[in-house]
Amino acid sequence: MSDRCRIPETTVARLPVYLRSLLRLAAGQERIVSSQRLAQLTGLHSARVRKDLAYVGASGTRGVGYDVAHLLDMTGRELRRSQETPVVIVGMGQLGRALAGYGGLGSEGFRIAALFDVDRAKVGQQVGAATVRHLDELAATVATEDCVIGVLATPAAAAQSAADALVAAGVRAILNFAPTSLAVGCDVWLRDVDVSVELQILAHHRLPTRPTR
Amino acid sequence: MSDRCRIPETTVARLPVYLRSLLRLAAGQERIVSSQRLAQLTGLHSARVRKDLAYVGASGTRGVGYDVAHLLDMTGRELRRSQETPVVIVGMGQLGRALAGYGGLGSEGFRIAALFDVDRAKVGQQVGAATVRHLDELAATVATEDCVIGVLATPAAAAQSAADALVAAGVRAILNFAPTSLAVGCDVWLRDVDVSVELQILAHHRLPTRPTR
DNA sequence: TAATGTGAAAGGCTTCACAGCC
DNA sequence: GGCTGTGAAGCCTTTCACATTA
Repeated sequence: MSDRCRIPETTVARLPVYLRSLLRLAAGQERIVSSQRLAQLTGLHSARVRKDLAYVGASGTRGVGYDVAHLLDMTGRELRRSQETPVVIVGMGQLGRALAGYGGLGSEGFRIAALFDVDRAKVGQQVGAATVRHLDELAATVATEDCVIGVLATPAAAAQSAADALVAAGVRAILNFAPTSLAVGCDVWLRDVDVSVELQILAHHRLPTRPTR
Repeated sequence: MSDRCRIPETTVARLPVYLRSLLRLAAGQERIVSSQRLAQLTGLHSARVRKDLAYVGASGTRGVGYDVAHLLDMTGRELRRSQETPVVIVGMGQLGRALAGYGGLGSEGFRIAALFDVDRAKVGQQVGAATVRHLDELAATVATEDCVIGVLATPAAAAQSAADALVAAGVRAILNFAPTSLAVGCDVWLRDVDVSVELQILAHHRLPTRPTR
């Protein structure tokens, strides 16, 4: 399939999941994998796997399967995995600190370039490998480090203005952990992660409720 | 719309988002809201909002809008908000501790019923308002507290067996923070949250990459 | 007049099914 | 025989557009 065609967002969202499984296969010395097996590992349908892999330009061998290293190369390339991606985190509450200290990011090709908060009491503190700076320094840092991704971990009330600051500074993608819906321009990619929202969705699926009292 | 009809999963996933906006409107003393305004607050289309609200049995007044308190009642009911939902967390690493200490859950109708880990060194530690117990006690606790939701915050390698333990104990819904794809029966609801996955998705959207080297 | 409620159209995603190839 | 690659069918979701009603 041509490199020129646009990859659907649904496919993009599954690529990191394939990548995870592929890394495990590679770690287990498995060199060949079928769409069937990859489907089983990821909980998807095998036809879906084949279509997704075609989108990233990967090709397999009929009757055999796909080369694991080749798939790692193609999916990793699509996810810009070869270049280290600098990330800034805004909001140094409990969640922000946990994210700043999360070791998983480094191994996945991300680097925490800087941490920010508006609370002067927190500015200067060391969290993980970085020092907390004041939000006023955001624009300068984003420019210097060429950050395109910002993580929002502020309280809900501060999230929109922090998002605006990130966008004004040049960030083009925001991962929002604040429990609020953000308004951003359509040229900014936004993804939301909210633990309460996830739990509420699951709570809806509780078995038919016993009568309340 | 009849109570009997099944609400699509996509609609269920948006209900918590409406709920958030409705709580803010109510806090601001706004008693009436149009689908247009709710759409603006949530970043959705107004027709979508009206269809979703119809699914939960809410009704508005033509020419006027919806009653905020009524919407809060209907969406909250659908999300089982009136009953406190006990939740257990498995895995007391950095993320598990952050989740255990996250105050937002209590205000949303959830209660952390118990914390678990397999590491004997962590068992007995106090984290937030709860004491860490050994995973062996999971089944007994889930039964006693009638927990239907489990949160997984273990390392990837331990996640599947922990998930199996949760399901065996009677948990019917799992929120998985471990960076791995879990296999669970189709009678168990599963949602995944992975920071690395989210960042990788955003990384894909970086502007056309400058040539590498 | 202003906004709901909802069929119908449009668009997108998933699954099927099978030709093609190793 | 087995697995990829992909058109076609089916399903689901979103959006449009407008009749309807306070």
